[in-house]
Amino acid sequence: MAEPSSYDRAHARLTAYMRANGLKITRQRELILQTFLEAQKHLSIEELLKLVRAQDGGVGHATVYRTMKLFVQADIASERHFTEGASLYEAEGEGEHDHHDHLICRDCGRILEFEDPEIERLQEEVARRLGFKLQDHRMELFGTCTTVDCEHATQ
Amino acid sequence: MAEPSSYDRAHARLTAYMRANGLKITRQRELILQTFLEAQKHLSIEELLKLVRAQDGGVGHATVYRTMKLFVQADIASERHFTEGASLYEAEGEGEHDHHDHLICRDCGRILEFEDPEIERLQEEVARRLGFKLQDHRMELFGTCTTVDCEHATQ
DNA sequence: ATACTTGCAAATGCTTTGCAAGCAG
DNA sequence: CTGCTTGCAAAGCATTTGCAAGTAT
Repeated sequence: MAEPSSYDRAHARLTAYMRANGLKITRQRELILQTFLEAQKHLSIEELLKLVRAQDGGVGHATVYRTMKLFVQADIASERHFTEGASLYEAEGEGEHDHHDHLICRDCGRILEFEDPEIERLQEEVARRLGFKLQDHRMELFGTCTTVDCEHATQ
Repeated sequence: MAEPSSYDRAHARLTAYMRANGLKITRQRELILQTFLEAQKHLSIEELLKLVRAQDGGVGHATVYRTMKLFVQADIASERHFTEGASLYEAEGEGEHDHHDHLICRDCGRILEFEDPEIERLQEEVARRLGFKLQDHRMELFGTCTTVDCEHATQ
């Protein structure tokens, strides 16, 4: 059996969400979905808009804003706020256990993802100790990466 | 020997910073410092402005914005972005080891601070494993607190 | 056909900045 | 006195929204 591509999966998720909520699949939404997934990195609305307009110059920025909010609702994307200013969007993975945190290079902007079950366990423990019922968390590590092309990469 | 109050300490820090940078101590800056420290909680510019204006109705909002940025530079306050929208400012503590993270109640808005050396150690380890030199981090836990007055508190 | 969507422009919310008048050192 | 500060208003950003025209179902 053929493996569904990440586009196929996301598209299926979108279709289901649309159907369930009486929404429509439009040319713009298809284009934005495809462009977003192809980029395979964290994108700001501005960057995404530029890529989308390379295919269809008539797309308005409000449409990209609205569509990305929709993708977040449909669990196709998630919104991140690593720095002040513009939000970044990243593609959502599969299962229940796709939670991850981020490591961000202050020199070159590279963003790495990681998971650490031991840290998560300790977070639960801290929350319990302080009388909280933990729902979720946000953790970002900032530093500098030592890759050869650091300083040169745009992201 | 008498214990210096947190106001005294902060004021000394401010004076030193001012002198070192050729800046001036004004009536507004004194008032904002005192008001900020007395509140003893995370404050938005808007909340702080309201408190300040209760003492001196003529203070402009730009002054509060500018002054809080100054306090951050002088290491008297730090700026946090727990949610989208307005930033919150919190008073900075003493020594080198006053780093802490936050636990935020989604029901009542309460903000608790905590430190966990073990988590910090694991963060260092993750960074090293991924080839990063860690500078700092941000970690916020979100959940619900089980205090009796939760849901009723404004913060 | 119906009602959701789009693109535009205008509005929003938070924050910053230009400027003339005021004040600290 | 010098030049840092203030308050006001206007500008700046990222994002949202109202609306008339367009389009998916």
